[in-house]
Amino acid sequence: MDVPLPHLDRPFDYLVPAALDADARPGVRVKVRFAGQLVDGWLLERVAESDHPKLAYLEKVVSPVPVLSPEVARLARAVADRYAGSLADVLRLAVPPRHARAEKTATAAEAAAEPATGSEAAAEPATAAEAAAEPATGSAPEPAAGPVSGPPVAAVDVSVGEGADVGVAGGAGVSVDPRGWRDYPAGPALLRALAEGRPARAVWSALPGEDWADRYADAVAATVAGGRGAVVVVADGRDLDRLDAALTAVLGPGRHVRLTAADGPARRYRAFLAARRGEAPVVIGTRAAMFAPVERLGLVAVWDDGDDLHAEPRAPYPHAREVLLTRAQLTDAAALVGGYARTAEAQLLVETGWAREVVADRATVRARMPAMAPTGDDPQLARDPGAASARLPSLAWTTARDALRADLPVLVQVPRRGYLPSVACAECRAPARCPHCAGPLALPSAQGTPACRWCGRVAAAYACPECGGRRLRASVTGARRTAEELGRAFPGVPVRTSGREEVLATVPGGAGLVIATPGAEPVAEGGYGAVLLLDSWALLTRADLRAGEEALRRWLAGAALARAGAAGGRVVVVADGALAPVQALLRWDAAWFAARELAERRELGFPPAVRMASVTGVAEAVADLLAGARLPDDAEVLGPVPAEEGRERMLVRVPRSRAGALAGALHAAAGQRSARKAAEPVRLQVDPLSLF
DNA sequence: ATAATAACGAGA
DNA sequence: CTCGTTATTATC
Repeated sequence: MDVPLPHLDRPFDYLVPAALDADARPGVRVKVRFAGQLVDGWLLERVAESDHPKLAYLEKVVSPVPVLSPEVARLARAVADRYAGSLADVLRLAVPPRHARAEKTATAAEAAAEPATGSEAAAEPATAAEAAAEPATGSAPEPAAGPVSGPPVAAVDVSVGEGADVGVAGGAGVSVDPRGWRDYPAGPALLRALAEGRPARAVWSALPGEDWADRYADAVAATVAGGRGAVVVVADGRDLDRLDAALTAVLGPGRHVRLTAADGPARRYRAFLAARRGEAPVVIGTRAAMFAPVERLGLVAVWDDGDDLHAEPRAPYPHAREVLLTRAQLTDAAALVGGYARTAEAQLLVETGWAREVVADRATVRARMPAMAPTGDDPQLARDPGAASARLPSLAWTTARDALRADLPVLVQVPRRGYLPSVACAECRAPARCPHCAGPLALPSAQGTPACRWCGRVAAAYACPECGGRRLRASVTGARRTAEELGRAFPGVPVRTSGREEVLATVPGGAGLVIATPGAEPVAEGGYGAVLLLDSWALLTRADLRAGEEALRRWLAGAALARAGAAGGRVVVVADGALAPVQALLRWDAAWFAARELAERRELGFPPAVRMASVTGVAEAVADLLAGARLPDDAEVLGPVPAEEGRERMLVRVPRSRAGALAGALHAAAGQRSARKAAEPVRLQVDPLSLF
């Protein structure tokens, strides 16, 4: 039933009139009379009889195309259960809005080829179950009950030696070339498992300079060679284009479809239908593709799972990584979670034994790494005229200068505009400059103390050098402005910017400055000679559980584009080298940092070591819901924590083993409220991305 | 929203 | 105890 009310989150039975018998197949959209009005619904199952005494008739089959596959229906139920949401909400995310014209053009070909089966069906009392789906036992990828325990399901061996050959199990003589996966000791075995159709689960830490899209294409190709399909989810359109190109190169055209809302409703629906019909074995896309129908699913993969674009902003707020892992578990598909960085969640998969890590050995990492250096306090600054005019710490400036002299491109990673407001004098509007290095001052938050964006020093007692004013106001400095300033410091060098408005995919190999915001860094032909990471302080001082993880993720993504140290690649991070995320960057050791991060979250009782849910709404509504919820015994209710104006937010924390019970209790409590028509809305979020 | 159903209270 | 009215609850 396509109504989001939690108390109606269950199947309803309807009679199928004879005229609709042929079309009324599981997976079609239907219209039914419900509580007097016509509502949309999904036909989930045809059954012979119903417990319900008086059934109404199905009103209409909206379209005979069974857009909802049984596998996706099951997945959607599991996702709804995991996130304390309704099936209808998940299905809205899983099946794109119907586009009649797209459907028509796609069906025309089929209709010509295969005449419709003239069904002679009678008015049997066959019933259409309207949202059948067993109350799925346990939401899937709970890797284990406790923090660390054995694998619940045999985690398939991706880390045993490479040895031998293929053609043992299901792969029937399929041989795959591991190509770049040879750089990782467990890589070839992973590809072999994929080709043989075994449900290997891997957490992959990509080497610096790695062409991740090529590696994903290899993994997908191995899966396809083994006769199975794959779903790959990436964070944004740029990553999607890159993967698209890599897949076309490896698989040839027509073997995969891309599914992304950015392509517009018609194209999106056409792509969806193509996938549903099994016209291509592979679907790639941004997060909505996590639900894409694929036949004989053999692999689910997500790249850069730390990117917050993987979190769906609509109820019930599922995360692509979690949905895909649930899916892998439900369908016995392999799973690949990869990135230059590693999230605490991925680390948990490794530590519980649910997945195996696929990492290169230290010698290989060292050989591929650019030369890394932190620069914080910089006594050289004042004495170096070049640096002073560039308003950069001198190490950053000399590193950039040297790379440009060697005719190599330089990447400068700066904060997103608006992400961090710069400040100016409230009296005379002169931009506030760091008294020490003349970098721009910025405010981490409305009440925070301004600090320098380049050297990180806090400017507590700022006085405007122009007018002596002591009050500051926020202004905005974007990448473009930064580009102008840096361009002046290196006259004659071409400057390009890549950010929100315009994202560059690639830049040529010669000398040039590239100013990019995190996530928009173009790939340079041959790699960058230097990468400067300037927004360290802004990233690290954010009051967020994931601040360190996020900073490292962005740095690694930028640094991964540099040439290897032996080929002249250098990275300068303007941050204190003693900080853990900086350490992890300098050593290129995302696994170390993730383990540390996870250990810390265990200690503090934060996700993913525990399961958290948040309840947001006006105070009475939140209290009402929590009062009505039969929470697990060991649940802790925390808060309130700040929320939007007039709202309050409470957190509920349970051990991971109680995750299912928590979601169930909250969903049931929301059901009670909606049943008695409580007016004030309450938002439930399981695993909310930010906790404070 | 609307219909069934349960709960309730007044009068037989 | 029954009927009529009103709150409650389910909605195939």
